[in-house]
Amino acid sequence: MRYWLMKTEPGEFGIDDLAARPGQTEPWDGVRNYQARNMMRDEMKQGDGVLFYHSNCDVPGVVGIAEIAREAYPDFTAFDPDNKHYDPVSKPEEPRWFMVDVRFVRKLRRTIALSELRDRPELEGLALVRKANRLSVMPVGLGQWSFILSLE
DNA sequence: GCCAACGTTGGC
DNA sequence: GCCAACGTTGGC
Repeated sequence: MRYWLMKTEPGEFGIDDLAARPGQTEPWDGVRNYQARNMMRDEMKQGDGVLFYHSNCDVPGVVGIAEIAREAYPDFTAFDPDNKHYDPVSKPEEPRWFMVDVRFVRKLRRTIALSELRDRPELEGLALVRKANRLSVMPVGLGQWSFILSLE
C-alpha cells in the first residue's frame, strides 16, 4: 500500500463535495500533466491512501483523507468538446489522459496548513514543500504520511 | 533540437 | 491581483 497527496481547488471540488457524493466516490478528472498522469496510471492501486489537499484558497493545506477506489482508466472528459478539460489529441481508441476514482474516508478535525508543513525536517524531499512546486499528484512516504497526520 | 513566447499553477 | 516558476508550443 502506498500513499499520495492530491490537490484540488475547494471552489471547484472540495472535501465536502466528496463527502456529499453518492457512494462518496468521485472520478479525479482533468489531470493534464504527464508526471501526475504517469503516477495515476502506473502506480496508484486500489486502497492506497490519499491526503486530500486544498489549493488556491484562503488556507492551503491538508483537509481530509481519501482512498483510491478505482485504478486508472481513460479520462473521458478529454473526449468532450464541451468540457473545459477537452483535449482533441486524446482519442477514445488511444487515450492520452487517465484518471482514478477516489473515495472519501474522513475529514480532518482541522486544516493542516501548508505553512505548518514548511521547514519540517520530517518532510524534507516532499514535493509539496519544495519551492514553487506545481505537481497536483505526488507520492508521500509512510513516515511523511504519519507525521502530517500526527499534527492533527 | 533550440529557445522564446505563452499559458497555467498556486502561494502570498 | 501579483508574480515566480514551470510546462508546453511552435518557429526556425
